[in-house]
Amino acid sequence: MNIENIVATVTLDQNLDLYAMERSIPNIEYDPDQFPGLIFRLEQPKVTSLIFKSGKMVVTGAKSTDELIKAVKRIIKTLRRYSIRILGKPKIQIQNIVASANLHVHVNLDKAAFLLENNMYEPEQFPGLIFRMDEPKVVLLIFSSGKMVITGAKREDEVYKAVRKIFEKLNELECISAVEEEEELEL
Amino acid sequence: RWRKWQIRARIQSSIDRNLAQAMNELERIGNLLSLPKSVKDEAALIYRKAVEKGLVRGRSIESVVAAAIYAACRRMKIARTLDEISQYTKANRKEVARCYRLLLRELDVEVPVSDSKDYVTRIGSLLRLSGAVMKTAAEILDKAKTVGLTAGKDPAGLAAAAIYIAALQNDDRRTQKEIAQVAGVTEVTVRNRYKELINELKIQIPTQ
DNA sequence: ACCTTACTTTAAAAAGC
DNA sequence: GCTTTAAAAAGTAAGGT
Repeated sequence: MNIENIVATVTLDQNLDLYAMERSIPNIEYDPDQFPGLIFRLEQPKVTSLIFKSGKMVVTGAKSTDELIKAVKRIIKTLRRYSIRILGKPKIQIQNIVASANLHVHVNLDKAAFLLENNMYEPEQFPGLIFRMDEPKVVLLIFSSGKMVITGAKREDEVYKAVRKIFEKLNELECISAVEEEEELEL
Repeated sequence: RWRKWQIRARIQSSIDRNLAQAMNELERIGNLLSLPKSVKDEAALIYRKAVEKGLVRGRSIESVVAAAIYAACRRMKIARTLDEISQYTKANRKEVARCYRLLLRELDVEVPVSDSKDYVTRIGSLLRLSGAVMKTAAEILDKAKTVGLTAGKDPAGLAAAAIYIAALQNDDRRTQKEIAQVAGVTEVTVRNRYKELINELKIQIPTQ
């Protein structure tokens, strides 16, 4: 299982002058006609932040909570370096976690589409089966290869729980078959 | 009371007006697609349910009608792609697909998983293929499904490749290009599915 | 025929139209 | 509802060589 992306909101209790920031900080995108947020890209950790005049921000691209916290600290440090006044400490809230997983089995999607509740399987539109799980409340994109995408979780344990649960469910419904796998190279 | 009756009457008349307009659209698109009356009736039934549940609010009547037609085609096993249907509307495929998903989620309309064999019938009639070719193609697709080769793949592309092979085997050679065109997929897709089918199913292709 | 790039689907927040 | 951002899965598409 691998976390691929974390979306979080950061609250700074103060207003920001986005026009002033655009003038003083290099490599920033700001086009209020197109989108009200200012786009700031941090290279290390590689995340992208949308900064709003209310002092709220959205940070995307982090692959772990540690990375997310480090990124937020560096973003604020960068803003201060360009003499943007930042008071108080930021409040970080994880809004969505996107993860991928591999069950290492072959999944019979036709059978799963017939037996699972709350699913959608439309191969002319998308190759994966879309399953909306109630508890934890996440959405899984399940592929015949046994690989999947889990999204909508707010905590990491929800992802683990969802993967365990879908495996058991597919197993009970006999939608799974073993697949001889040439072992993959780890990086 | 009088007030309540008045409100209900107003809602009813707005539903009636919406339905009248939708039925015109349904008739127009249905005829352009040469759909049998049974499919148009089924689509009308689905659309009526959608209006009664208020699903058309904030959406164009046309795109919901198109989505209802697509759902009806699927239920009646009449193969039509979303592209074929949406080409006669101002809405694009993405918008019609969005409405279709909404119908699936909000109405209790059962739509079976699309079957590539339905596309064999469609492609076969457009290319005037013999029953023997279509029968062979259907057999290839059954085998492919058993082996698990079809999951996640576009049924139109699978059907196109199966027909290409079946035509060759029945001595009625058709080009990948003409098959791809009527199937609504690219030649590359037909070729990819074709290779996979002959390799995995160990199909022998008549020489040349 | 290959390769690269890009689009389809899912979730979630921000502020404004 | 739309706009913007990131990321994965697998299939399909389009353009270039």
